[in-house]
Amino acid sequence: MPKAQKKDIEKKIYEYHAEMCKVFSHPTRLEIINTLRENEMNVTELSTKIGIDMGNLSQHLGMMRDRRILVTRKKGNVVYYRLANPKMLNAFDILKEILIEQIKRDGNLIDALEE
Amino acid sequence: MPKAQKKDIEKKIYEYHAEMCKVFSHPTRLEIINTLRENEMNVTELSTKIGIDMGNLSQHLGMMRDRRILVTRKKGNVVYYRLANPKMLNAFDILKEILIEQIKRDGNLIDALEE
DNA sequence: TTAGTATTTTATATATTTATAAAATACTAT
DNA sequence: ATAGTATTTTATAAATATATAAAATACTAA
Repeated sequence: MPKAQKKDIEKKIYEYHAEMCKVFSHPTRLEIINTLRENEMNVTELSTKIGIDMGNLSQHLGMMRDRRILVTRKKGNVVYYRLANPKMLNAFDILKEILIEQIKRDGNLIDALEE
Repeated sequence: MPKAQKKDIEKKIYEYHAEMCKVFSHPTRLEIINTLRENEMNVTELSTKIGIDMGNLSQHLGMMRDRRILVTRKKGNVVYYRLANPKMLNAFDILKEILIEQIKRDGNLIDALEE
């Protein structure tokens, strides 16, 4: 394969990778992932548990489903969401660990982000 | 600790967690992380390697440093960047694996994202 | 000091993401 | 069919992120 083309593909992979990682870049979506850690849950339950209105929640769920991070099951008019791939929790947990270490080591992290 | 206060702290953690994960949500920043996988590199080298102008690169590097994802070492007027915590590569790699699996299993992922 | 190189910062216009509110769809039960 | 519940979609305004270009800073070497 020509070198230039290989580079294009690499760039495309970085784009899709980033697109997937956007799922992790919003607190509500992280809370959704963490809430679905072991059990599936329907939209109304999620809405109550997380404390967010259903319209907004449904937008977040929709973008997570588009990226194949969540999958659904429908029973009657109730839609149940669950994690598509539990491996994701490993990434979630590693990043959270790093964060907790940073906070412990360096309380100023919070200040650095809040300026 | 009162229940309400505990919930506030949890919410705060989700916010910082998301704030950190924003580092992963841009293709250039993923390329920076992957480029610094084993060696540190200075800004001019990174700029050439990734193919991005230095002003923009420096903005990305700055936000990554704010979040303690990268650390720097200065020698003369050259600034070398490296990963603050190699553990991050584990999260990076897990997420990339999930992405590659998805692409293999379901070529339509790309279509779903490109609409 | 002056000139030159490396990096960062700032200003700004554009693009993207988000929350909110309202409307639409999908299904169930009567 | 009608009413009721669950979920999704749409429109829109506000907030945030981004690329670009220009200016500022930091350091080196003559």
